[in-house]
Amino acid sequence: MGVERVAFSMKDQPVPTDCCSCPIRDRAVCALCDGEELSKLDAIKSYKTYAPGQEIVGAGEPWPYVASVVTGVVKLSKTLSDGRRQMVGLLFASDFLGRAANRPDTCDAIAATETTLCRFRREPFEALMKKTPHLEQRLLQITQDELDAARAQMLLLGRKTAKERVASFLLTLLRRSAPAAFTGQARIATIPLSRDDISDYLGLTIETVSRRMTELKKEGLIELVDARTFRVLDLQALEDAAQENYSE
Amino acid sequence: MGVERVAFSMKDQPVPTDCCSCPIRDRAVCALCDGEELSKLDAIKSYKTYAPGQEIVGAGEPWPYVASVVTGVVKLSKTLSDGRRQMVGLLFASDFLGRAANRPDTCDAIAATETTLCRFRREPFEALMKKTPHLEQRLLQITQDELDAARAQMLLLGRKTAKERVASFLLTLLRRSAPAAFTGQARIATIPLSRDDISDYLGLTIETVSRRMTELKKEGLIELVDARTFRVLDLQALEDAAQENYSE
DNA sequence: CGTTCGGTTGAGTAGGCTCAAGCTTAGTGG
DNA sequence: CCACTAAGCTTGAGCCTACTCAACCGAACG
Repeated sequence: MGVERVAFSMKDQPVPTDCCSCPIRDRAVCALCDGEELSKLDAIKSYKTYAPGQEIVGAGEPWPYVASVVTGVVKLSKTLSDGRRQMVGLLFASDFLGRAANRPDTCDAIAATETTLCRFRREPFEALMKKTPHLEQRLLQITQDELDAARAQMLLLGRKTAKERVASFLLTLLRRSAPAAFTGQARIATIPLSRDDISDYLGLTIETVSRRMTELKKEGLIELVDARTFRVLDLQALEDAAQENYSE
Repeated sequence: MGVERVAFSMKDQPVPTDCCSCPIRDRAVCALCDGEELSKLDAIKSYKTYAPGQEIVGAGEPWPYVASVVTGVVKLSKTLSDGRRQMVGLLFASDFLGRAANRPDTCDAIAATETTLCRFRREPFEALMKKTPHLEQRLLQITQDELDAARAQMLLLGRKTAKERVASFLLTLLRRSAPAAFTGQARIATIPLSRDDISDYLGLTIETVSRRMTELKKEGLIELVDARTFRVLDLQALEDAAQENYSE
């Protein structure tokens, strides 16, 4: 898995990025901020890169930051005392990590891929938020979007079959990690999660994920380039299989 | 079902409540507002009472309001094209209904019990929110709390057994609809939902809900006063059965 | 060449679903 | 006052989907 490279990327050194050239400038929590507000944020921010599998913050632990995901994918999961796990959120570039309120989150946050965060120290961030409606407005939008996503996932977890869940997951990936591919011809995307992670996300076991993935392949809806890359061959059929054709 | 009484309560006449004597004044979206802000809200608000089972707003429909639940319980549910339903939220007194952004919600909102809403016209509410940080702050807190609740429910739907789901549900009711009963001696609460609604909420069938409820009764954890009222006989055992003992 | 890890495939099991019948309660009308 | 009905709930029997346990495969690595 390239331990050497991983160790290197874990170094806690600032990534040379300023806000103007930031890839998530238009969508992150700072999206509505003007130049002056940005410079105040700049004063309390720091970048940090995490290796795949590295814990960002554990459930219930205090964390003196909030953060935007700049690149990479972050898993949010909950665990029962006997070890059963359920992923309750999957954060992509521009998504926000951490509660503004001081209440500790009851989720683990773990980097799924190599991930760079733009972290803000919590206390000054909260103080700044009170004085900066732009910041609060955008955070409210982001939180509402996450609530929508959580509710869509509740429908999946409560009512969809294994095959529908896997198909839905692939569509989510296509939309979120490669928006261009969704409408374009390519319709190819990488899966930023292991089978283990996928089963945590979908409320299934790795065996069931594997079986249903193979089934979608055999039916000609998708092609598995390798275990971590897929191409959609029949988008309409995949949407049907996912029960995500909101035509009616 | 008392159709006569229902028809009466459905009349669209203002409930004689002013903000000062409002039962949810300290927790609703207006909780942080001062007197002047309240009077601005007062100018755009109207009360409306819904009968049990009455639709407040359908999935995807536009709704020219946002609202606080004053009394009663509101179900938020999603439906697949073949009829499978999943409840994705259960709103009690002081909870907030409707997105501040104009994006239509993809959930039905249906009154579970007789419910009174304090509605604000959407457009002036949004305008007011931009000028009133108190409003936006409180709405952010409320939205984050709902996101937490949604994530807890995702763990339930993805990983808990039927018995654990039912036990968790009863504990939620105890906490949310009768907070006093949770710590006090009574530990008795009414169930504001039919078995059908409960099964929608827990991602189960009504038969499974009924069976597991009976099981909890036979094991002496709860007593069913009637189908809509229960008393907790062994709180510790119920928390264990729900896998909600966060001791470790 | 052996080991390990992530993924796939196979056989058998079990928990929740389906279909069906029975029970309880409230409301209705003779 | 007592059938009769209807709706909500409970109970029972059998089935099916996803889980468990186990073996196997292939690539990466030492």
